[in-house]
Amino acid sequence: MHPELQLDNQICFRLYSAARLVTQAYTPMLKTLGITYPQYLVLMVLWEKDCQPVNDIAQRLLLETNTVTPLLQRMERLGLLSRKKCERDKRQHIVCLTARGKQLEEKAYELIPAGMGEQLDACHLKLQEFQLLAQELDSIINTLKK
Amino acid sequence: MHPELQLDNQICFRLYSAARLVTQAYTPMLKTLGITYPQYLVLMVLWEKDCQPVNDIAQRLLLETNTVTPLLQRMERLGLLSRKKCERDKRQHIVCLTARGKQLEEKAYELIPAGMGEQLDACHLKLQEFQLLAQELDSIINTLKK
DNA sequence: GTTATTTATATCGCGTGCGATATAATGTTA
DNA sequence: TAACATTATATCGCACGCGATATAAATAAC
Repeated sequence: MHPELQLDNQICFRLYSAARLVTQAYTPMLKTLGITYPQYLVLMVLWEKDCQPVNDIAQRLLLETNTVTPLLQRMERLGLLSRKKCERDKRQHIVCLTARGKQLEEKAYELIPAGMGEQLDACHLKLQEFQLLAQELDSIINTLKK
Repeated sequence: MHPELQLDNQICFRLYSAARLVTQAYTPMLKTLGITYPQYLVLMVLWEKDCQPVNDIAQRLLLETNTVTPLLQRMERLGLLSRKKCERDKRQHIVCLTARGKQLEEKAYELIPAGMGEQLDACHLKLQEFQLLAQELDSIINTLKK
């Protein structure tokens, strides 16, 4: 019985569980918008800067293109965005929001910050603790992303 | 442009990314053992206490049984565990480690703590910061698990 | 200028996660 | 005890993630 191999001592299991649970907390609100959490991430990237190549979106989300491509294809089918060949470099596909994709920003703004604020308030973490958490996660992320 | 909807302000995106990256950091070592990360979690649960019903394993991992059942089926096919009907309550399936499943504990002990220690050292977080991180994640997990 | 290499994206296969539903065994209740 | 509700597990469908590989376009090397 090695304490290093106990579930309760695993930072990774905590990250894995917390990520799933927080994503689940988003789900009811995202369902109202008709999207999933990874799709919401893509929208956030495009709300920040519209019309980006697949690769830039993937890098921003720290995902591989073989994850992002099918994600974008599903979102295109949902009418949230369009993908067009770039004239300058015909290898690139430029991804732009449709009117419907843009409109979701306001709906998300009405629903999500309030809804998630409530849930995270219930965690009884102070603002300072959330900032610390963010910093610690950033250390891990910046170290482990190649 | 709502700051609440920016990727860089999302604690959830940090959790999502950190969890994926840390899991990826485990992958080379787990590949040596011939298992995946969720399979490793199941093994840790059973190394701690062998022969548990499906439901107990699922609850320990905060997963639904419809995730755990196929996971256990794959692990049974790999020869890591066996599932037997409980005589007392024939609805329950008791999951026990095979010799092979038990042997993996020593191999994991040789490979994983050292390997992960190295990777997490590179994050330049102090022991105290890791403990704080664990506490903050526990607050979130305990609040959001129903 | 043709060949080789790199880059951008896509396709395939498989293992999760999870909502929805099904099935069988146990418990409860009228 | 027959009808109903609950519990334990399984099945199904779909959306990720990601390793491996394929394809086409651009770039570099010769």
